[in-house]
Amino acid sequence: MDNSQDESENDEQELDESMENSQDESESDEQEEFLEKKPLRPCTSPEQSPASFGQPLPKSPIPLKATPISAAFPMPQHKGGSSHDPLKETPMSAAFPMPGPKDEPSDDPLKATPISAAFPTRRHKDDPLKATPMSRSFPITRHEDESSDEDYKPFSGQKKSTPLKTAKRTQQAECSNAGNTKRRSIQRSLNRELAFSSSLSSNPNESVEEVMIMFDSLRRRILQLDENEDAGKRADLKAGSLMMQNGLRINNSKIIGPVPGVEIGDIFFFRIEMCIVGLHAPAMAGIDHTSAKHAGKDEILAVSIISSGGYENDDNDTDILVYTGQGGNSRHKDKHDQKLEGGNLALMNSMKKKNLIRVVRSAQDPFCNSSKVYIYDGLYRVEESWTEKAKNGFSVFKYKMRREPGQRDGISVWKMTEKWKANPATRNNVIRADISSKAEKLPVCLVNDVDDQKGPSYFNYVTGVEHSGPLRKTKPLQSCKCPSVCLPSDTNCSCAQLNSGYLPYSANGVLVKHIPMLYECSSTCQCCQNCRNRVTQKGVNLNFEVFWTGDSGWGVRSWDPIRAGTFICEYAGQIIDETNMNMGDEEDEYTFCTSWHSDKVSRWNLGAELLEEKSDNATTENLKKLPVVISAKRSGNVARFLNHSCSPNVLWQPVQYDHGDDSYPHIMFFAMKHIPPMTELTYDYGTRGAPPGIKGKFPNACKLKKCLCGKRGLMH
DNA sequence: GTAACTTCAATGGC
DNA sequence: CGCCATTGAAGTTA
Repeated sequence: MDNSQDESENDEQELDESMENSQDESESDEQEEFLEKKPLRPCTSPEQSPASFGQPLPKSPIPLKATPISAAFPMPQHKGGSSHDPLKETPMSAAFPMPGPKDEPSDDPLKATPISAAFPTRRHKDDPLKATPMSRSFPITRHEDESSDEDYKPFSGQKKSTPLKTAKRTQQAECSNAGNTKRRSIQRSLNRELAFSSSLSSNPNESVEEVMIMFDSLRRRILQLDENEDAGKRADLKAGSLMMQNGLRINNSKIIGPVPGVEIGDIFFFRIEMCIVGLHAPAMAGIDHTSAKHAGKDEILAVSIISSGGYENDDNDTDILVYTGQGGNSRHKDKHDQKLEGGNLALMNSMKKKNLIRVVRSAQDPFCNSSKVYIYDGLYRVEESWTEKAKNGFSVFKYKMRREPGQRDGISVWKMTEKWKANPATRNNVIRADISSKAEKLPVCLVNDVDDQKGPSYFNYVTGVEHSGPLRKTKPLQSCKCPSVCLPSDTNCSCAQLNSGYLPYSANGVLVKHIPMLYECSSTCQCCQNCRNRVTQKGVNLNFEVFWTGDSGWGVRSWDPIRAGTFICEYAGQIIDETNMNMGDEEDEYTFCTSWHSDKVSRWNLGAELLEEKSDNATTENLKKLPVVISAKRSGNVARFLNHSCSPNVLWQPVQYDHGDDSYPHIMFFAMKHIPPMTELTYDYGTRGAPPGIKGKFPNACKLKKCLCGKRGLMH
């Protein structure tokens, strides 16, 4: 792929001044909730420095009306000449305090902070231990983290001082499984202290990733918690609201041009996700624009649009989009002609001013008929506009938009993969159509777009693990008595009980949380094969290709968009005992051994944990190194081609379903985040970053392949 | 097909 | 004008 010119040639980049919500506020919902929170992340983790997650926006308790956001996000693409940009003299809404979630009494207290309203904002002041956000009680320290990414120690003492009442809390939580769910769903709120102290990275890419991961973690967990009650709807909105109310969002101002940390081709599964990363603010409206309040109506400019798909021209010209204006089509009111106001007016103004507008296109989610995927397709400008009669007889605005040249591929990658999926023969540069020789349900294509390298050396394609010796049956196989399928409401399901009381997958099959050991239903369970607790045992469901990366050997990517939590594949191969390895069986680039999980993996659950009433220490913290070692040298599957990255998009999860020896679980890979089609799949081989003492016997065993870090984006 | 829901900007009252 | 509470507009999701 041609590499995208960075967005540096976009003119008119303009950042508003940051609107500031001083992070504090009356988040006091439930004082005692605070007290009982336990820090969920070990403060001592060597790689996790809270300061490195310093929240970019709310740095100071003082409202930063005058601080340009560019200070927080230095933008290289900001052109010098833009100081004459009219936008600069016409401050947009964001420069002024908006009804932010923070100092905002109007924030409906009932929504998330039921008790807070009863207390004046600063009541914690006299008692810093009472869960006062660091930013408030220690403004100076807080300030420090603006400049330093390393100095986090000042916080750790404070953070540690909170688990005062953990015991009581846990107790309380334990009995809450069935009966208290109602209460929980009403009073749900984040553990704010943690939310604050683990705030976001100053690196835009990382903070976008962080917010996205936290959102979906929250969302999956809320879905899981709410599933057996009536409230089990719209977990996306609930998770989104929590994020918003806690200031866990970024690029919180109207930005014209690229949004830091969001790249062309990035995919989203909910509107609210685009809102919390600042790509497109309105929860519903398709046109996002600057505010008229201070600039005047004639000055409002469109900053981004979402094309829901109905009106796209469907020829192959992915550079042109004909977009329909908004309004006039309400289901609740009489239909009428669209008016030249709001978003429609903004687009019209943008046509005159020729400013860049972000375009998000949508597509059908191939794995879920009822939902959409949103693809950020980069910057466009409005070229023409006209009105025409819609089918219902009323007139609508039309805007012809042209994609700015020189950007990396966006929707065109999507269209390409769709074509390949429909007919794999249309894929060029194929070396072998299916290296699995039909062992997988879907063909695994071998391709080389780079040079004439002909393929990896021979191996036997297998879809599972082969045990070289007998397993110790340390416990009986799980066997639940659920009729038909296991359901979250069935508290008697013994498989759910093994997974700390919950079914580990959502109804659509995504992993809710990373857990030390996941028990799927087994052959002795009475439930059927359609039971949702049988995900990985049913095998791979993605259209993979093994491709030549050029300088990092062979890699794996998918033609499908992959939602966070989706099962990717097993690490197949021959199981070797650790002891065998000592004797001669050399570990090589095709050896998998369990290792310390990267910090990113332990953060994967963070949203779910911040949510929780329960200090769930059955998380990554107690993961032990397992003796299982798998060699995929002679036989294996696509997993043997997964490369390492320090910024991985895949994690591994031990899963049990066919035997009782927990030392030798299946190693199953899941998506850590939403992965656009044609993005290389990588996981963190671990080990190297592990604290001393837990490296195990083979400190380098898993580090034999090259690190891809820093070379993000072969295709994407 | 319909109900339930969100954010944000604008507006009106004080 | 500032502050606030309220309202209307926008469409998505299950």
